[in-house]
Amino acid sequence: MKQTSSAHRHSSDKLLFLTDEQLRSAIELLFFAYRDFTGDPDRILAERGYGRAHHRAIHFIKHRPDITVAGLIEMLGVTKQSLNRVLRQLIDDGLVVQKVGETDRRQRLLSLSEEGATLEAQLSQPQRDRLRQAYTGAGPEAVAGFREVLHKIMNDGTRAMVADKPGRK
Amino acid sequence: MKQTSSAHRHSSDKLLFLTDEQLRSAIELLFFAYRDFTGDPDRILAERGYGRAHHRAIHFIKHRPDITVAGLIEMLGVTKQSLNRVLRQLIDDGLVVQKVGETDRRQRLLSLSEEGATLEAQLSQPQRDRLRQAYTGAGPEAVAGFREVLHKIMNDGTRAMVADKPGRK
DNA sequence: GTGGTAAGTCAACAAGACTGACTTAAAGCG
DNA sequence: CGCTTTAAGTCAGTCTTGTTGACTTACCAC
Repeated sequence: MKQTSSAHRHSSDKLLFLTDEQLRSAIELLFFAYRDFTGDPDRILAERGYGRAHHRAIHFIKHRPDITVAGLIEMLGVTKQSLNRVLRQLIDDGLVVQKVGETDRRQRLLSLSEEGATLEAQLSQPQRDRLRQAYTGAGPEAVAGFREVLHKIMNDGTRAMVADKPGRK
Repeated sequence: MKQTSSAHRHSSDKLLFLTDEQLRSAIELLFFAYRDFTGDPDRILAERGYGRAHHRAIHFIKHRPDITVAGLIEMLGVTKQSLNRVLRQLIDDGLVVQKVGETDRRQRLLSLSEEGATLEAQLSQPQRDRLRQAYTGAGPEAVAGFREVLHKIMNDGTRAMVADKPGRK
């Protein structure tokens, strides 16, 4: 039922190597890698009483300064009420600052305070270290493949949200 | 253009592409890809009143039949109490069956009932479809890179948990 | 000036994680 | 044989993060 154990199938047969085994191990690969990847910042966040939701908000505000609340909601894929609780804390704690929109004064443009930027750096550092190590060990070709497959796993609508300069396809 | 000796690029070009930009976009790539990847099964689960935790349990029980409760707890990285609630439901609903261990009768060996296997197939199908499409579009070299980088992102201790036949490093 | 939009809030609820304490049954060991 | 440890299961309480639904305030646009 599930054999097709391609011992040394060569790289060019695109169909044969898509065994159930291969596909299933990819599911686990994503699960474990994602879990470990988020584990380090989770620990730092827990010390300050924050959770992963805070990290996500901080990340996107950092890298898309002056994003609107609606924009952030769309990026994160959560409801206004869900974001609000987290955002409220970050604003009250002085990590995120709001600015009234220039062209549309209903908007609240979000950015990090200096303190917020400090926390962002602390949170992303273990992730950047982890990626740098993985990238360096795997080499440029592998990295290109990694990025390309992740791109293709996403929904079409999501793809545009990644801040990414695709050097090639 | 593409020589297969990707493993021996050395430090010169390895440093250049590890910009903050590259590393940051990888963080987002993982976030968005993981979110979309789990989105399809999440919708199916919601219809039956289950959540992602049920899916994870079902996945590992499917692919590691006769796993013990302690084994499953270790794979998932959750506490006994957290797993118990989910497992209790699955057993009560007849999707998971328990069997007393042969060598150690304290153990409860877990496996899927026929109905459980049916649900597992329904849940993993959209994920397999998604992966098959991404893999086919990206090509074998990209897939190898994807897998290698994910492997290297994981903690050392985690790596052994992936049911994976690494064709190469 | 009316209708729609951006943001914010209140309330209630659920999933899924946690800690801590405790029981039961079986294994392992001296 | 007893004592201790281990595997599983449970009860109770807490926390984070998500959800719906209803509603307000301020502002934009026609």
